[in-house]
Amino acid sequence: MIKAVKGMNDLFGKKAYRWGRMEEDIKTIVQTANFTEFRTPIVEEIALFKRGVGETTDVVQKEMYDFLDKKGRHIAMRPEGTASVVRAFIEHGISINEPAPFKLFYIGPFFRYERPQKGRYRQFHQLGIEIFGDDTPQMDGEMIFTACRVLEHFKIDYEVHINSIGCKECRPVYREKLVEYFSSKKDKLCDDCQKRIETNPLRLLDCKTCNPKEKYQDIPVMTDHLCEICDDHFKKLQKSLEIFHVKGVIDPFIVRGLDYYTRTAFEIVANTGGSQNAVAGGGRYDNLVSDIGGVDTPATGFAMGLERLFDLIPEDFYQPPMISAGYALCEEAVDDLVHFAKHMSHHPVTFFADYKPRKIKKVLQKADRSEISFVFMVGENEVKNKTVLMKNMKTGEQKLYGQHEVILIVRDLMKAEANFLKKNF
RNA sequence: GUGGGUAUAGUUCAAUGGUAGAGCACCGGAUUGUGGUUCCGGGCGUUGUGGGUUCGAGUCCCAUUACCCACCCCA
Repeated sequence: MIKAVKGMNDLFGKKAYRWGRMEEDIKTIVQTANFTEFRTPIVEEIALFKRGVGETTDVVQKEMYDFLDKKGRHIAMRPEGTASVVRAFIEHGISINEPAPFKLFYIGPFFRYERPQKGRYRQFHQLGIEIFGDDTPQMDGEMIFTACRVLEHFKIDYEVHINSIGCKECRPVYREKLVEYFSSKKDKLCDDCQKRIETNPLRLLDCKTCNPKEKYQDIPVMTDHLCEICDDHFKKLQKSLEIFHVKGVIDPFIVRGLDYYTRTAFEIVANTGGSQNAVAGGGRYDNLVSDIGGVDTPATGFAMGLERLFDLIPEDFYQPPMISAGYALCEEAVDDLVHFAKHMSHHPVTFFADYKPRKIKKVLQKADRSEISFVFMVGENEVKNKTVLMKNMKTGEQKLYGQHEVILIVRDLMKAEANFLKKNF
């Protein structure tokens, strides 16, 4: 039997309904903050991710879903969104054509070739926002605040960790300090970290094997080594977060796994029940646009894992939709039901017809199990009198309408729906 | 890439090495047009796949694949 590809999931039924509602709510929230939707292709030249995400990162080195196309082009399924968006931003001259700041969001599937586990799949989904052309710390604050707004909407318990990882000027100085510090302790580090001293010493900080945070109290931290400009930026960011009422803790051990970050770096963790508890993460990337060949443009943004977010939303956060259905109680009623279905189709109510004639008992049993709210039935009597019988499955109330009184029916249904559907806005 | 666990009906699970079963779901019925309850009827599934041990394997051994959980890393 053919099954879904490893780490890729089907979505249907109630879960698909809740997922769709979740995406709608997310879009509404970010759109009210003037982020506009941005769609890029699922695949890109692999070179984009190598340059954008960083040649030495795990994402590029071992988690890329890549292949050669029929012309031998080396293509990769996007492992994250920022690189693609930056590519499009440059390609379409958006920095020249659009007034800054340019605020956008994307929502869609991403791919990483990893071993699946709870909260991590080979095809996963992210919400991302990016802001181009603004270097203010307050915009970083709004960016983080926007992530919080989404989580607040879904009543999620979370914690914001923020850090500054400096800029081109001060980070190399700090990096040297770190290398110096850990070189004396080299024999106490794990194999990976011994290599990291050479390749990416910052990553030593969040290694869970060596756990330097716990072992050594005197590790030099970036926040003590920021240059004047970065320090000022970081202080103003904290001030703005206070004003936004974002309860963040400063965590100098936040190091992002992607190479492009400068200054602001943050992560939001939540209690997922599993170990994959980082629900969102991001920061500032002032050098990425120019690194990929665009004009020097400051930028900031985050990505949020939708599978992880989804798992945090209570199952009853969304009420199921109100559905109405029509049934024929005898062969002679089928044509009348077809007419009725045709009339109902002109109105914005969820209605479907089941044309197979059934005994009334079966109809109600079926409707009950399908969680249908209103049942419309046409039988011998209804055909004779040109009527249709409506039954409210919740209250048991019944009402007889003329088959052409669809306007009246729809009005009653919509009235019921207003009480029935708990809107979250 | 590295560990650990699991694999039997659509689904959830049983079956001291000796003929593969149950609940739920699904379909039909219990005399006439009213649901959630009850009762009755309806199941041959290559026991994930391939080998091996044995008179005999769902059960023991080996391999393989898939899923789940964790590590690494990330959202």
